[in-house]
Amino acid sequence: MTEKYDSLKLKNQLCFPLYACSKEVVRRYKPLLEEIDLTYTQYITMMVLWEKQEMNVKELGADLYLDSGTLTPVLKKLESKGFITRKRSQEDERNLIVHITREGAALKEQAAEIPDKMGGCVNLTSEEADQLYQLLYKILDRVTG
Amino acid sequence: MTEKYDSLKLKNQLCFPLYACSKEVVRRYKPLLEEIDLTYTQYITMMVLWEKQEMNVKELGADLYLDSGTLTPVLKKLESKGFITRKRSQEDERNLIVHITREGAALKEQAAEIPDKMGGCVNLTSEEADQLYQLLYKILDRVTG
DNA sequence: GCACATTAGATTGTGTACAATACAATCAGA
DNA sequence: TCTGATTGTATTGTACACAATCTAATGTGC
Repeated sequence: MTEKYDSLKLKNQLCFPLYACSKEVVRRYKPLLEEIDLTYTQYITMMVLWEKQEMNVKELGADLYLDSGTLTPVLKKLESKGFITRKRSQEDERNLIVHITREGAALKEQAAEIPDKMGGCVNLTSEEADQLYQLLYKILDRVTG
Repeated sequence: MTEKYDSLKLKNQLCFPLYACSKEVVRRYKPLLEEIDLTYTQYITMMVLWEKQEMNVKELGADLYLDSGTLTPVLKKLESKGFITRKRSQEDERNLIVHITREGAALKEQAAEIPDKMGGCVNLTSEEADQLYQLLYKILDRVTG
């Protein structure tokens, strides 16, 4: 009973639940992130900088799958909040070095409880979560490779 | 060797690949959708209307996980392109009835090949795709329930 | 050295997302 | 039947996303 237009039904699409799920999960983060004055995009940016205190915009963009058009205003915002500094590199003035500040680093302490709080709101077993993780990265590797 | 801040690493997050994957997949749609003059949001809106020619904004929003703040400009755009009409209901003037036009319905023909073209760009087996689908809807059911 | 290509960020323009608010239409209870 | 609550959509304000373009700095071949 397969019809010509079956693949155009929302229910038969893989991209739609991916899109909807991403939005809904990000929305769940919002109240938790408000407590530390970060948006979701600012949060993942800080996550990268908590691991590596200093990077340029291009490296950040590669890690986050974001371009300068998105990152520039995000980084300016984080700078205005005092969580990072932005400075041109001495060796190559084209590079803008993003460096985490003491306040930015201190934020990690408060952020540490967020992943746990969020984990509870996704009703997957750890096996399912792992499966999902593997599948998503399999797509990401292909799509961006 | 688990450390206090491990869960804050981007690599250990489930939300991040979800977010990144969604964006990258939507981006892959862009060139295909441009051929029929639709954005991704407009495309999923049309998908709903290809199945059910007439609905109000609230029903559309429930299907698409979008609110009126997002849908209103999208629907006005689709109207200006001639793919839908927007009319207040006679019975209850609060309801805005979105109806697909002949041009909008005709677009389905051209859109029919898009899912196939996209399927090839995600390198999952049909079993994996099905697994992913199930996992995403399991989260969606919980998150929105 | 110098023209030309390349590179890294910033800017611009369009289009979402969504919380909060506004507002008109309808409903519901005393 | 009046009044206050509810409902459905629109508007406003903030924050992304990303393509396209711009600009300044650097690299390169000759």
